[in-house]
Amino acid sequence: MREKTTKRKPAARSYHHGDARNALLAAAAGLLEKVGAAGLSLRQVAERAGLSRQAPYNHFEDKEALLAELAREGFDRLGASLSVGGEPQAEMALERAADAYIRFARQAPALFRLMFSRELVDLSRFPTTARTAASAFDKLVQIVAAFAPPERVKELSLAAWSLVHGYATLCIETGLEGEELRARRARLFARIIRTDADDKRTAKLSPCPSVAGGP
Amino acid sequence: MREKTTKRKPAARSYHHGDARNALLAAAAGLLEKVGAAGLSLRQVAERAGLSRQAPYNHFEDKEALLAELAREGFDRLGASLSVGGEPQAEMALERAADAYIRFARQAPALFRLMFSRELVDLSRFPTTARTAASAFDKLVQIVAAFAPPERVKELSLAAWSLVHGYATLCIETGLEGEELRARRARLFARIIRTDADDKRTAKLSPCPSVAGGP
DNA sequence: CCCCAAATATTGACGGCGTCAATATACCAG
DNA sequence: CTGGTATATTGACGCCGTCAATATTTGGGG
Repeated sequence: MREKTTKRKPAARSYHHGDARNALLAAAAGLLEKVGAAGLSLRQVAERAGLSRQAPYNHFEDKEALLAELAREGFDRLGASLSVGGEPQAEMALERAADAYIRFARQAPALFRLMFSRELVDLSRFPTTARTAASAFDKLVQIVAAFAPPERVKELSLAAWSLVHGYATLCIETGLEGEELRARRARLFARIIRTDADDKRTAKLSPCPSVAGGP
Repeated sequence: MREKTTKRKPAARSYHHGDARNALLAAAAGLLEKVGAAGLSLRQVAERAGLSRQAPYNHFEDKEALLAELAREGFDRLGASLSVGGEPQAEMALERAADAYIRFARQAPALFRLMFSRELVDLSRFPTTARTAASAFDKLVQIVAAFAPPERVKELSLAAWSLVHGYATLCIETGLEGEELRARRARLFARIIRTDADDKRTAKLSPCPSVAGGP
């Protein structure tokens, strides 16, 4: 049913106003931070986009598919924010990435939750979103690889990700700390990872296997 | 219409069968891991407890209140698991706490999500649950205080919590790693925190203010 | 140019949800 | 026994996701 004997749409744009899909995504993104991912309803999204109740089903298989697309955009933005600027000194790269990660979660907490909520969107159904997520994580791995001994890159990037993700999550979910501590925490976390990477005692330990493939 | 004029079990406390509240909580806890916190409906809970659809409202103000009570029980169990056994050597305490934390999240992922999901239960509405959560976190602070210099206890316990919480969250939300790596990761995380606590370079830094009150 | 198959859009309907209102029942104090 | 109160049930409302049927728009081939 996808393509037949003839050519398809003139590519870029769609039939009517061509905009429906983007209008729905924009409406959903706007509503998301107001009502939360759980409270977001397709009917509100459609109305806000000026379309009928059933319009989302012309462009997305179901509600979860629309949420998955929002999540994909989120991972795209997050990944981009982790690698801004060159890498003048690998020194600061980790700290800046941590800061960007925390900032992202604070600026769009509902989107951040959505991106990491298996109950709301099961990434095994949406490989494109899953790949975008993996690519964002890979940015972090590269940053760690710039200073860590090769055999410790996996566990150290795992620890770095856990540390920053845990802090961001706890901040938005429990109100743990205020935004004003973001820079300080980013510095602390980066230093913790660096300190462990430089530690001589641990160098000879951990033959440690793999991190195994993500989602 | 259930049964008529005969008497009920006098039971412990309440009037009819006295057990309705606990039956509802048990039913909810059982369903939680099957359908997830978002998918859990009060109507299913009531039916599973053998009660009418409206029964939950006799014992809980609304759905969120029932979820908050489930979360409280969860924080109670989590807190208890963090302080099992004496503290023979503060050496192992952090590693064992990390292991217990990860194990908890893996054994009851839906409950774990619920406990840390502001969208599902807003702890500012439920101070009892909030206090139980704070008490669990305090266990971690005490463990860190056993080996860290006093002026670094706050930031190091914050880092330890973030590290372990982030790892546990990523595991259950993204299928990052399998259960078989739990013990190894707990050791890694404990070592990272200890290494930073022992690091001489960082000792003179960080005049660092407070962590500020939790939720 | 016109008309048609396909893509897109809308309305109706169904079952499930949380929760309010009204009602019925069981318990204990007096 | 009686009355008041805590508990339990049923009915109703509006919102939800989604299926089915229908209407409308579109671009391309006669």
